[in-house]
Amino acid sequence: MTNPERKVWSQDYSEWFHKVIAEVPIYDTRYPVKGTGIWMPFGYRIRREVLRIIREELERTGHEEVLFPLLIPDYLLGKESEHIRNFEDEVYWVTHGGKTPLEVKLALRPTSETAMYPMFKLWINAYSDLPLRIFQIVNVFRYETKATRPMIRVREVSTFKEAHTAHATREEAEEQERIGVEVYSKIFERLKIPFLKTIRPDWDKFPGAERSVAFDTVMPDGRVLQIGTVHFLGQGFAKAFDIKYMKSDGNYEHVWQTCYGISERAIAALISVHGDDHGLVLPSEVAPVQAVVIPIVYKGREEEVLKRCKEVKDALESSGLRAAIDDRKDITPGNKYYAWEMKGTPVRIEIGPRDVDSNTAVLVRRDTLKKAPVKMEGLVEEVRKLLMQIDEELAKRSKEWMSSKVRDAETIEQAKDELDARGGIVELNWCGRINCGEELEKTIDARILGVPFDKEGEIETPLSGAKCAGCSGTATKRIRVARSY
RNA sequence: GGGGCCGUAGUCUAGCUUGGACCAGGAUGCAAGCCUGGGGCGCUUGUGAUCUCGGGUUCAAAUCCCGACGGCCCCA
Repeated sequence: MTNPERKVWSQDYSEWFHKVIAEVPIYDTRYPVKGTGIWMPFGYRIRREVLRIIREELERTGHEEVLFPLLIPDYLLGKESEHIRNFEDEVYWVTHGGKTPLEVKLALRPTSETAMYPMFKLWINAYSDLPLRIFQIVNVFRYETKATRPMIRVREVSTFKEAHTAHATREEAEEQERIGVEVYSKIFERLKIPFLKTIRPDWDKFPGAERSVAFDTVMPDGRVLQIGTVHFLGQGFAKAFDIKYMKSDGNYEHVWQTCYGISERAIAALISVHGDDHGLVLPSEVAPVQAVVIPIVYKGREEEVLKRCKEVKDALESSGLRAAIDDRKDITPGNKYYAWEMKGTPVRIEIGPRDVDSNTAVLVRRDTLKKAPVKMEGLVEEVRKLLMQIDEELAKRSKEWMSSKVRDAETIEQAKDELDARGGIVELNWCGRINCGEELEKTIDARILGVPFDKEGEIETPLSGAKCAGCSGTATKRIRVARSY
């Protein structure tokens, strides 16, 4: 069998996603609190590998992991006015200790700026305390009023990686912003998730930030999912929380800050971007099982086949690969194929009496389902080679998929037609006026994602002589428009 | 913020409009056995639902009404 279809995957993505997370199983949505879910063992292992990558890339670039409390007193949460204005309608409050009303209400963190920055004030005194780079991986709570969706819009974000940095100068903080963007790029590249970096428009920035750079990917149904953000905070929070350091001349200055976050949405994207109608397809780095051995057992030859399978599994493991053997007796091989394909296992190794006789095994790759016989000698090397090929193919395939979903448009009618037909992201010229932007969003029935952040170090793309697709005025920016989650 | 749809075994679903012959039918799953075994085989038997919860109408409620909780959609 070859060429697994992507029919359900693309035509009924929502159903596909629910089915996959339930059947693998990855995430159980049946817990009776709206917008929450349970990470099941196999899903948890995927999550753990993803977090390993995130930790590696952050630690490699000088970020240290910490852990802050879940509870934030109301007077801290309200300190930065713009920040609180945007969050106050979706905060969960702890108002009682037992039956006693609390004098100070406590919020379940919707994000941790207001928990961390009072401590930054205590930790940062002098130039020598900077830069400060920390991160934590925690759960955060947001009382979402829109319909929730497993992993994509939840009330308890169970996997929220937030990094926070403080610097002596604007330049250093801006440099950190670039580093944050690079770190995230590296993380998504390792996950083989294609993305576009976009500077969000002013009205869609992180509350309290000067600038927000977002990572967006395109889901199978053509809708855009934001999978990560990097924020340049300027001195807004530093002033609100009075975070100052003493300069060499003895004067004090407020620090310059950045923060950036990734949530389990990245895992939702990982699952969605690579999958097909047989279920998950995982890059080798995050696959809980990288190669599974399936014995093809015939009566009278069970033992020699199983023995060979065991040898292969041991050889794979001792070379550092995550391997498993499926020696369940009560189900047929075909059944096992489907089960391990659903789990996204990159390589399957079939070994039956024929293979024992000829000293071979059959390798099957998950992405294409193509089978190939290999000799026992050098089998481990062949598996490794195949894993690399699969990873390359996944990166290539997902990138091509994404590029096919990003197109140019001259007019808003054209933009609307493109989004109606294929979804994805449309780029067009814009004058930069907010009124025009609102009108444009309404007409196209889509969101302005913002301006590209794709060219090295370039913050906005200036235009000359071009016309705004919305009002025909002079265009000043190239913007991306999409229907998003 | 406004409007709408939905909730039946682990999962998907029939039944609801027109209340009664439904102590709720099917598929899938799960368990046992036989048969098989290089792509979900087949057969037999078994298992599993106080019809989301609470209240109301009625001689009678899965079915009608109200509320809560949960799931989903559309508009702003």
